[in-house]
Amino acid sequence: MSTLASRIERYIKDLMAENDSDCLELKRNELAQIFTCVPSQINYVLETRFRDEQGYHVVSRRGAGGCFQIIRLSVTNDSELKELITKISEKDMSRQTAEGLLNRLLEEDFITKNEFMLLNSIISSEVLSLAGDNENALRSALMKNILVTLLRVDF
Amino acid sequence: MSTLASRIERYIKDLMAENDSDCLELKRNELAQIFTCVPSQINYVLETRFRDEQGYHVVSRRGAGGCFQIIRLSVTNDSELKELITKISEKDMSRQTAEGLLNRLLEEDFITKNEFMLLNSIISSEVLSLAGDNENALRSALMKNILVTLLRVDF
DNA sequence: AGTCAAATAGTCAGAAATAGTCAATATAAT
DNA sequence: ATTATATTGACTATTTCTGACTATTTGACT
Repeated sequence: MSTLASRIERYIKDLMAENDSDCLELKRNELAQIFTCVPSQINYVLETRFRDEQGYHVVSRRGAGGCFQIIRLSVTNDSELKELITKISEKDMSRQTAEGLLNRLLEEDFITKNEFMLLNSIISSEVLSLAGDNENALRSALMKNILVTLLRVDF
Repeated sequence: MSTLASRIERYIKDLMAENDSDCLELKRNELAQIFTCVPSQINYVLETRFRDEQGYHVVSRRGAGGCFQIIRLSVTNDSELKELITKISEKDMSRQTAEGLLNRLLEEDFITKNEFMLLNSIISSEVLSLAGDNENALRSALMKNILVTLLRVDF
């Protein structure tokens, strides 16, 4: 049971362990070359093995000099938050629900008062309606980003 | 992450830090020579990293003896923040410009590192593209909300 | 003062260098 | 045999970099 995808997964996780870092930066094309496969195979690995719910977060930049980063999320933190991330991923979120969630984060001391106010100015803002029909999907995606950031080890 | 553009950006910012001055005068062609690139690359760097909204202002003179100056704008008090808000309100904002502004707010201690990470996870996120053609207008509006909140609240 | 050459800087379209998406196909597991 | 997982490649998206062309300023020479 050693598929290409699994070997790439192992390679990346070993690299993180070696560096003893919570953040690893790689180039898609280079990785693909190392494993003699198509670049999109790397995306497959990231999508199936490094999802937020699995404790990793991936960000990337295209263009010349582009690359992607894999960030390890904290495991010592509240598992309730992780559950939330999974739930949030599934559906849209109304303004009221988002406000409620932010309030809860404040009450449970996951965020400070100031952070709450800043985030609230965004999440419960009228301007999200610039996204038209996607307003609630956008709000949900933004809330997920917030939770993921709270789970970052270096937060 | 070390593109030519980033290295030139760093070079300029280091120079400013060294001189401990808020104003730096450079020659486009000389800079281009130092980095062995075409002169227009310098314009690219200025346009993407030293915009007014990012806390820098560039002024230039053509002709023999021409050069350009980079002036570091201060965003250290409320009235300057207000000015920024006005400017921002007028136009759309790219992801990179927004990141630059957040960086500046962090540098000037308007926001903490954690606040920076939270806001950055939102403002520079892919998901804003859910707003379609309005992505940059949305980003601009959100940045405005953030600044207004910073003003309103006793941080 | 007027003209022209030289020395700057600016603009913009497109090439180059990345990464992402999606659907078709192949392989493995049940 | 059917379903789940893995692999590939064609097409798309984004960011950076380059070069040809344009604009402005100065200075020297009528």
